[in-house]
Amino acid sequence: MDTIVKTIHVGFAKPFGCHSCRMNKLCIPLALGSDELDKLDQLNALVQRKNPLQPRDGVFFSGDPFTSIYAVRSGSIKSFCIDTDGREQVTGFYLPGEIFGWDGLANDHYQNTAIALETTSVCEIPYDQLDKLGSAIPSIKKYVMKLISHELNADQRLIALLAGKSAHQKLASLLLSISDRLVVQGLSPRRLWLPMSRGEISNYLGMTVETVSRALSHFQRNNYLHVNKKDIEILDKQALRSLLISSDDTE
Amino acid sequence: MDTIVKTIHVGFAKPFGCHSCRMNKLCIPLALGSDELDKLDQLNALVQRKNPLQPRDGVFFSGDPFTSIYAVRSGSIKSFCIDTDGREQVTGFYLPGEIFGWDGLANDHYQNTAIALETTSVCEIPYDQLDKLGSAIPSIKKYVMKLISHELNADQRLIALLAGKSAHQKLASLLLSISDRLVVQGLSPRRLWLPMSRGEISNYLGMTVETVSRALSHFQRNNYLHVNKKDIEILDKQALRSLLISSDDTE
DNA sequence: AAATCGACCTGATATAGGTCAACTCAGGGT
DNA sequence: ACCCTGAGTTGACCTATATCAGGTCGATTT
Repeated sequence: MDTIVKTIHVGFAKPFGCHSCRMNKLCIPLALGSDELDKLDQLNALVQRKNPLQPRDGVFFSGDPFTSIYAVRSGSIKSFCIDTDGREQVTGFYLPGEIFGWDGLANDHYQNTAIALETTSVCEIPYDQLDKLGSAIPSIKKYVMKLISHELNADQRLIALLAGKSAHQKLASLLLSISDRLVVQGLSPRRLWLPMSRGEISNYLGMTVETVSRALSHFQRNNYLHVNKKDIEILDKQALRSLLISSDDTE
Repeated sequence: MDTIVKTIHVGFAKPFGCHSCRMNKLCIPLALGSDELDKLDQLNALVQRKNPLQPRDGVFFSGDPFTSIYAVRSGSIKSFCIDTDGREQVTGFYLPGEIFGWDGLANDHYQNTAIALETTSVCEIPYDQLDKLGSAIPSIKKYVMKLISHELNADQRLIALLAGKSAHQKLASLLLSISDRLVVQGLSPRRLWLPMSRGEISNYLGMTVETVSRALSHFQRNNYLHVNKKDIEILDKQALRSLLISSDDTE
């Protein structure tokens, strides 16, 4: 079944390659320099577009052998690990154009599990092939390093958030981060749809669902946001930003 | 050995190269395979041993252009960043044999500042040279990727700690981590000297100095530890471990 | 040796956020 | 139409940890 899907994929022409991908300005091709088309073709050749995933479908699971990194084409992904006491810890949310799966590099097995939050399609990029391409094309190699390092920086931002910020600050920070990432996709920075549940948000931010819910209500009361379930409209971005720069959390 | 002759021949007087380094089983040379000596020589040629650092001396500062990664030879390093509201956030402690500085890769500038916690010596490994060596020797390249990815995993462990654990659990986890890392160095897992202050511990773990202090006292009262300032003796490692696996924090 | 200083510890009190419980609401299945 | 279930919200209460305010100790200066 799974194999059938695969063979169909390999056999088909690729009508929707990197050339036509909405996300190709965000994804790997950013590394391209002068001889763009040529490189894009090479990339295109190694990227495998996968069947759309349904909500809760997994891309890879903790313990699976590491083979590939993945790019979100549409939809969204959450990654999480199970820590020492069996608790699930969400380690990241990935939106279209973003790349995930690097954590498997350390010991050839994924540490995290990655699942779709909604109907999602991803591109698989086999790591050994990417690596080979990187050896041939320095700009690709450099870009790969930047992608990993970017992930490191994201983790460190999260660490600073978790270690030092109040519940309101954490939530504001997440909302602003998502908003910024929507802008990169060319979407509105004001209207956002949260693909994850309150529970997933609270887990990611190290707090409880109730606190997330109350913080959202609080922001709504203060006209920072309009909240309708997972639909958020940012009414006063400056107010949210100022929560982060001053440690003043009042009002 | 003849290697020393070789390095002298090249023009550098390196009487204490990677060959003789106590940490060479932990550091980059781990990547070495069959033709070890040859590779070690190449590594040795690019590693620059620096003058010993005094406490508080910086290795690199946030904003400096990224040039190199560093290995701790002796002593210890803390890295920290300044977040949006100007607060310092400790992002890592590095012990002998450990490698730091990867965070600069993302945008060619270090995000963190790295300073010595005590009298410390580090080796500088220029990244572009390491990269070249990686291109020539696949096992080196692979090992470099593993090192970065290891850093990613460490950050994710910290995220899980910060997001989900109590003060006692966080502190126990740090102590056990340091203990484990001492073992790797071939030192006793029971006696440990904390090179960082209570304030640095508390900042790293997202809590206050007072809570760190009380937690240490608590562990001492329960005979998990014997605490004498920065000198810690682990009396009941199993008790500390069990704090982490069950969410039961009582007693 | 008196004074100063910084790191650390401890006790009393305050509070942010956790816990528990009740409720609403939107699907989905029968 | 009905119940069920799970997600989200809200309120009342509680507790882990922050905050504030003294302390001790050891090193350094005078």
